Amino acid sequence: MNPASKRLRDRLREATRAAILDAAQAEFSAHGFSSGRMEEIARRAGVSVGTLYNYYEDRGALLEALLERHRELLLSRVDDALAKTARDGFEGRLRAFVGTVVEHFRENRALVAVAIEEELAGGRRNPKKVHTLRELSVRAEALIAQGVKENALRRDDASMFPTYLVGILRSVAVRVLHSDERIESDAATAAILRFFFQGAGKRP
Amino acid sequence: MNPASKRLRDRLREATRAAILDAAQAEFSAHGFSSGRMEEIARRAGVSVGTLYNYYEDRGALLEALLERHRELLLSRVDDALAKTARDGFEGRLRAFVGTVVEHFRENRALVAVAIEEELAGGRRNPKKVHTLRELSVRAEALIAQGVKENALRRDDASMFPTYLVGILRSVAVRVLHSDERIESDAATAAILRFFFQGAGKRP
Amino acid sequence: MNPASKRLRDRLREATRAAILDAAQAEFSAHGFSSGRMEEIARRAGVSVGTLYNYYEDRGALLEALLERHRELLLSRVDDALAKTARDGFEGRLRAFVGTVVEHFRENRALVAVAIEEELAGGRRNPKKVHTLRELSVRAEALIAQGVKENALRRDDASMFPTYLVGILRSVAVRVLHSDERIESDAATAAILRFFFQGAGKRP
Amino acid sequence: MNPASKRLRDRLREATRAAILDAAQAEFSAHGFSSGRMEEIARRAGVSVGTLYNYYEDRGALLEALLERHRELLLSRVDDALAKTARDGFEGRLRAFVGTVVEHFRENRALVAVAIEEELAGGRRNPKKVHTLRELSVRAEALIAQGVKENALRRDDASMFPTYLVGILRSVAVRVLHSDERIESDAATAAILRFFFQGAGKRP
DNA sequence: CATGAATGAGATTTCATTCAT
DNA sequence: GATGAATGAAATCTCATTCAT
Repeated sequence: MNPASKRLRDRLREATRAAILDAAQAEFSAHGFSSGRMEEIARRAGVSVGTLYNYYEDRGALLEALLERHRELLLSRVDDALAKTARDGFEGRLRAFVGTVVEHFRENRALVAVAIEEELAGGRRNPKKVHTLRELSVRAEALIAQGVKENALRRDDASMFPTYLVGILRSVAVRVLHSDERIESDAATAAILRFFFQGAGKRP
Repeated sequence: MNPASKRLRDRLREATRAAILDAAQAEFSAHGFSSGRMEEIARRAGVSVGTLYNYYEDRGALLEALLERHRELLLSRVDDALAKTARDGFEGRLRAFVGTVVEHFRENRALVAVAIEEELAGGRRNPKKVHTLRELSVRAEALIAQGVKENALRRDDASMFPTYLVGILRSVAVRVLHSDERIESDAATAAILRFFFQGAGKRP
Repeated sequence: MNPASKRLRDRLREATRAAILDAAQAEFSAHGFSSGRMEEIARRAGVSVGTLYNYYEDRGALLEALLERHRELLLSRVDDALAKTARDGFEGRLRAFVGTVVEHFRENRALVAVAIEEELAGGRRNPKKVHTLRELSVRAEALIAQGVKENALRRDDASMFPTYLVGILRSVAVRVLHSDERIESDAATAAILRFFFQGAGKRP
Repeated sequence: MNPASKRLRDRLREATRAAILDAAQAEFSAHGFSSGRMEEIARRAGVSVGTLYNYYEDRGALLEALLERHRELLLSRVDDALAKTARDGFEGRLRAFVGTVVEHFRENRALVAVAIEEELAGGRRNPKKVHTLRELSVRAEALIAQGVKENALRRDDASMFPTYLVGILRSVAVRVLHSDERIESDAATAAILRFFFQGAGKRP
C-alpha cells in the first residue's frame, strides 16, 4: 500500500477509535458502567457492534481505555499546572492544583461518577490497578512534601494531608454531582485553600 | 390464631428477614452490587430463591432494605453519640461524631463500598433518594451550626464545612479500604479534628 | 419438603435430563456437533434454553454427557456379552463381542458419526480424554490376549490385532453410515470373524 | 499484454494459491475444520483476508480445495505405485498399495484427521461428494478383484475385503495419530499384509 | 488485484423472576 | 409459606463475508 493511503487509513482508524470512546463515555455516563450496553455504544458511535470488538478486546477493555483517557486528561492538566508553577511557592502551586482538579470535576461530572464506581468495583477484582484518585494522591503528596519543606505546613499529621485534601476535592465533586448547584470554580478553590491552611476554627 | 403462636410466627419471620439481609450483605460485599446474585444470597441465607421474593419485592428492594439497615445502624450510632453529648460543647460533640463514623467505617469497610457504589448508580436513576452520606451531612450541618453559634468556627465558608468534613471521613475510609493499613480509630479521629480546626498550615 | 414430593421432583428432574439428552442426540446427529444449536435442542426437548443450562454447565458439557451416555450404553452391552460368555472359548467370545458392536453401530449410525467427529476434535484439545474406540480397544486387547493364551491366535503381530479388529468394525460402521445398504448383523459378524481368523487369502 | 508477463502473472497467482492452501492446511490441522479461522489463514499465508476471497469463493470452497489437493496427492501416489507394479502379481501390488497409504498417513497425520472430520460432516450435507476413503476403496476394490481373479483370495466375502482393508489402514493411522508411537512404515506394512492374507488365526 | 476495516446475523450464556407443587 | 425447576429476555461476543480505497 502506498504511504499516503496508509496515513489516511491510520487517521480514519484513530477517528473511529475516538468516536467509540466518546460514545462509550456518553453511554456509561448516562447509565453507569454496569448498565451501559455495547449495542448502544455502537449506535452512538455510528458503527456496528463488531467494530467495537475490532478496537477493544471486550467490554472491560473498552471501559479501561475510557478511564485511562480520562485519567490521562486529568493528570496531564494537573501536571501542566504544576509544571507552569514549578518555581512558585507552595501556596501558589497548591492553588493551581486544586483549581485544576475542581475545574476538571466540574466539566466531567458524569464520567467522574463512572470512574469512582468502576474504581470501587475494580478494587475488588484487581487491587493493583492504577486509580485516578491514587495518582492524584501521588501529586498531592509531592506537593505537600514541598509545603512541609517550606515550613508552610505542620510536620505532624502531614502524612494524612494528601488523603484529607483528595477527600475534600472528591466530596466537593460529588456534592456538585448530585445537586443542581452550579459550582463557581474560583470561589470553590479559594474556600478549599482557606480550609486547608487554616481549618474551620476561629483564629485565637 | 392465638396471640402466642402469632408472636412466635412473627419472630420467625423476623429471623428469616434478618438472615436474608445478612446473606445479601455478605454477597454484595463480596461481589459488589451489580454482580451479587440472588441465588447465591438464597444459598447463603439457607433459604430458596422463592423465599427471597416472599420477603422482598425484587432485587432492588432487597438492596434498598440492606442499605437502609446499614444507614439506620450508622445513623442511630451517630445520633446516640450526639445525644449522649447533647450538653457538651462543640468540640466534644464533634469528636464523638467523627469517632463514631470512623469506627463504623472501619468495621464495615466492604459494605460502605457497596453503599457508595449503589448511591452513585441510584443517583442516576432517582436523584431524590435518601443517601447515607447526605444524611450524615445533615448531622454534620447541625453540628457545625452549633460550632458557628458557639463562635468556635469561622462563619464564612461554613456552608462548605460539612462537605469537607464528610469528604475527609470518606477519604480516610477509602484509604483504609484499599490499603492493608489497619487504622487506629482514636489516633485517626484526633488527627482529623486537628486538621478540621487548625488546617494544615503552621500557626503564625 | 415431604419425601414423596421430593421423590416426585427427582423423577421429573431425571425425565427432563433424559429429554434433553435425547434432544441433543437428535440435534447433533442431524447437524453434527459443531453445527448443532442450543436453541434447537431446547425446542426439541420442549424446554427453554435456560433449562439446558440448569442441567449442563455449557454446550461442551452437554455433548460430553451425551457421548458418555452413548459410550456407557455400548460398553455395558459389550461387557454384558463378554460376561455371559465368560466361560466360553475365544472364538465364541469374539463372536459375541463383534456381534454386539456391529449391532450397536447399526442401531446408532448417526450418533456414532458424532462421536467419531468429536473424538477427533477432542483429541486435539485434550488428548487424555476417554475415547469410546479406545475403551473398545481395551476390551479387544483383553479378548485377544485370551486368544493368544488359548493358542487360537498367532503370537507375532498380536499387539496389532486389536487395532486391526477395531478398524474393521469402524470401517464397516462407516460403510453403513454412508451407504443406504441395510446391514444384516449376523452375516456381517460371521464374515468379519472369517476374515479375522483366516484372512482374505486362499487356504493352500 | 505480452505472453511473457502473462506467464509471470500466472505463476504468481499459482504461488499465492499454493501459499493459501498451505496456510489453510496448517490452520485446519492445528484447530480442526470447524474452528479454523479465515483471518488466521490469511495471516499464515501472508495475505489479507480479502485476497482469500479472490482465490476461493468462500470458506467451504477453500476447504474443498485443500481436501482435493490432499486427495489428489494421495491418489496420485497410490496410482503411481499401482502403475509401476502393473505387471506384477497381486501380492506385490497389494504391498505397494498398502505401503504407499501407510507412508502417506504417517506423513500427513493431522490433515488426515481433518479430512476424516470433514468427510463425516460433508456426508451429512452432501452424501454424493467424493470421499478420499471411498476413492481409496475403489482402488482397493480393483486390486482385490485382481486377487480374486488370480485365485489368491477367497471369493466369498470378497466384496467386504476392501472395506476391511481400508478400515485397517485407517485404524493404524488413527492409532498413530493419538499416540506418540513413531510408526515404522515397512514393518507396519508387512504386518498388515500378513494379517490380510492369513488373518490372526493359527495355521492348522 | 490487494487490502483490512466494517458489518451484522447468529450463537452462547446469564440470571432475575415466576409459579406449580 | 417454602421450594426450586423452568422461563426467556437480554446481553456479550465471534467471525465469515463485503467493499471502498
